[in-house]
Amino acid sequence: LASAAQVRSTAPGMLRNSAYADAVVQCPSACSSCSNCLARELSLCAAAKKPGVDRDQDLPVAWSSVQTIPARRTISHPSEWSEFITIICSGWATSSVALPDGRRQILSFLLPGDIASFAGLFEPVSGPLVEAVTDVTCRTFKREELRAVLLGRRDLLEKVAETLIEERKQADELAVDLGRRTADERLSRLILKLRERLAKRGMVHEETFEFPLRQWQIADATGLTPVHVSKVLGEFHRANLIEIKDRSLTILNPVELRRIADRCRINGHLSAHRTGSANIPNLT
Amino acid sequence: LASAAQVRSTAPGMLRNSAYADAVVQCPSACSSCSNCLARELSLCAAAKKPGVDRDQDLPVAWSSVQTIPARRTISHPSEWSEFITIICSGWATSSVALPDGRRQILSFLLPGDIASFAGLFEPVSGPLVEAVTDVTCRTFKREELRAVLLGRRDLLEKVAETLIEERKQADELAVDLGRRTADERLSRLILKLRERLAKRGMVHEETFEFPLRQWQIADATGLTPVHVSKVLGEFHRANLIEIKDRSLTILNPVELRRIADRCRINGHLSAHRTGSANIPNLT
DNA sequence: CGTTGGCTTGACGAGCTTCAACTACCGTGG
DNA sequence: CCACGGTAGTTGAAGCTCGTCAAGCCAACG
Repeated sequence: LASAAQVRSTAPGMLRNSAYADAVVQCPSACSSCSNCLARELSLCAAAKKPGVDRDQDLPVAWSSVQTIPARRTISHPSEWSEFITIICSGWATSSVALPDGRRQILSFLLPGDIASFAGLFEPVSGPLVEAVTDVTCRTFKREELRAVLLGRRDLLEKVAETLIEERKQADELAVDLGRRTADERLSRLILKLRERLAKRGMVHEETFEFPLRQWQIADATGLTPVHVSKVLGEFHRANLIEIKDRSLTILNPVELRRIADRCRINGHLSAHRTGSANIPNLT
Repeated sequence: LASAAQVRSTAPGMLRNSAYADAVVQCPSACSSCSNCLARELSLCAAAKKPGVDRDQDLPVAWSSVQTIPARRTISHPSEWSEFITIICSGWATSSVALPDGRRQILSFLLPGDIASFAGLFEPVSGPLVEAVTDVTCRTFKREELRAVLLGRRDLLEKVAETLIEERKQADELAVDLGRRTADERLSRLILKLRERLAKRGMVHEETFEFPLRQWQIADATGLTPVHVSKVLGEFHRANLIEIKDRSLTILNPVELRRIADRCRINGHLSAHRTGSANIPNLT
């Protein structure tokens, strides 16, 4: 019953409780980061025309609506095969996979301008679970229409391919982090990566930015437990590397944090068991 | 010096030691799995026309050559920004990322018909490191030409997008494996996944298939150490789940192996710390 | 004012790594 | 022919990282 209610509550037209904006292609004024938004890149966002580009006709995307999702609610569920593609306008969300026994892995944090589950555009894959971290406003496009538009225009299509490849690169980096890096490295890298992404959106001021994540969400993103996240973050704090207060994070010592993130164990025992084999063959 | 030699030795036209086939678009007879090959899907492979499709003109891909790479040699290196896209025709290869201190993560095993670093098609990213596991024969296409052809034909383009998305899904699954699964699960899943992929190529007979991987390669793919891989694989063997002999693997007990791969710790403590928060909000 | 969610801390233990020793299996070269 | 070195794999002992469990604190909230 619970899951059925979940699915239903996010289907457009079925919303009981959300602030449903007018169904016109128009950027909500709250959307401060349209400059980075994929919708803008793709010229889908009528309110945010690209300055350099002088196409007078807007793209023929008929159906698009803005809606608001409260914090911690499901935005899209893998079991529902939605006919909509969602773009985050404001707020944070997570894209995750849940195993039947409760373990879960967050694949990425979605920030304003990010698209939720681009994969859904082409294949009827059962996508990841998307959940709101904070209150989220987002725009939905009809999948078939968006797909038709994107496939029809070559410049947009290249943009799509680039986005797809960028996402893949991020996924690969995540795999390296989870497979081969320690807890300290994972956490410092997570913080620095979020800083970079937020900086691109102009959301970092003097090394301080909003940080609405709960520690169990950080744990799910880094493959650790909430307890261990607390301990490592506590160490970071005691070492005056970072400060977390009132849901915002300040990087006090960027240099040292970076050093931890990129640490190479100089006397690296890890490499010992294969250094020989990796280099020699190509010399013959 | 060593790495410079590496890079050079794989650049087409610079090969000193490989069996360089004629530079005609023609599938080498050794390529037993063209039926699964992306080149065939994309109608690039002149020797393997799709049965249902009756296009008489072949695609205008001018430059394509077949070459042979000995086992354990580098096929493409991230530091070289190659102007070629490679497709594996026969043999196994790895796609991996190496950290400066020697740690390394294998992102995927490339089997016959797989493309090496599709990402290179669009963005000048520094791709992953591709290395031959066994002797490998592969075909290379000129990047710019391939790109032009693919972007120009809508049906091919959709195929490309689908491939990109499938790859991404694999990357996500890898992240879940590395972040949230135990050694037993990772190893059993790796074996089963390889079985599936090989089965699609008709390379599995009575649950037996070629398995040329060294244990340190398995370790790099699963985020473990070679020592631990040996121990777990030893357990699998002692439990009569699998048998590895002469570089080929037999799954003796597929049911039990599958059970390990999908194990859900029934009394799942892992889920305790968040079951409450995950479900309740959407009921309000 | 109790409850709930979030965070911290400490004790303990499991899972995996590290190190080392030993076997086996090549292909090479004396 | 055997010695030799390099690669693979196995096994056991010790140790570290991180997970598990439990207790307690605090703030928000009904």
